[in-house]
Amino acid sequence: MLRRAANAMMGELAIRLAQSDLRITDATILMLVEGRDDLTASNIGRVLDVQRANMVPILARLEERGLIDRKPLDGKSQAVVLTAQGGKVAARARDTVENFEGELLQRIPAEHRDHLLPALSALVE
Amino acid sequence: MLRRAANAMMGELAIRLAQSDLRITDATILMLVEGRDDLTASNIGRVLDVQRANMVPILARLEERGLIDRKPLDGKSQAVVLTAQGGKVAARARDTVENFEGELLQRIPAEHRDHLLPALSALVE
DNA sequence: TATTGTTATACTCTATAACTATA
DNA sequence: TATAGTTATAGAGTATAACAATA
Repeated sequence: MLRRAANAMMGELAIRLAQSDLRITDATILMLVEGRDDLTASNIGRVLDVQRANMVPILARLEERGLIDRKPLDGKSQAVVLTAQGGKVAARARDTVENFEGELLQRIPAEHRDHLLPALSALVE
Repeated sequence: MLRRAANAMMGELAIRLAQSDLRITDATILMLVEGRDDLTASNIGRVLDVQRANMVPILARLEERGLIDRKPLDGKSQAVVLTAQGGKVAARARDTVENFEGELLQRIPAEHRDHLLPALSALVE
């Protein structure tokens, strides 16, 4: 059920985010760097469970579209930061995701609703 | 959280099933045809959300290992059935999965435990 | 006409190893 | 020594189109 629910929900979310030409990982990255200027590619990869080697094409795509930029932190690290356009897209993505989450919670009978997140959190630890 | 929980749990389950040389999809198929002799490859694919074209290599692998066999249903359809050895492996897989599920539920605080499955079920519908 | 089983193929995602340069 | 960024590559998983044969 966990797998099926996650697959079904991610599928639905993917369709909604596709209207902003974003994949789920893209949207997650944009939302993660929103309002920050100190997160490196390796850093983001660790949070999202994506190997840093696999971050390269993902970030390259976002950079090509003018959504993100790089800001040197020192001689070897660089922060991933949103461009002005990236900020707009990130805000729209956040709206999409939060609306979707709200809808999902509404699908759950009231007596179970508040238990889902705590239960899932306990599993992840 | 839904995605992270599902990924983390499927990862753990994959490690345990690997000790029986099974992937999650393999185990799911074996458990699905356990005690039945009327499920075709297309049939299983629809249940598991796997295109029938992609069922071919999966079933071929299980057949090579002597875990499943084919039983003609009519001139064009054939049922996937367990061999004697397949029955043993299926039973072990079921044990592994059920033990794991029990452990997962134990990780959830008692007050949330009984709400997870109903909440997930509501999401899938 | 629709479905089964199959082949072939392409695309995405992921994992690993290796390399350079810097901390 | 460890880490950042990158390249190259291999393996899964998945999606699509097409075909012959049968329902």
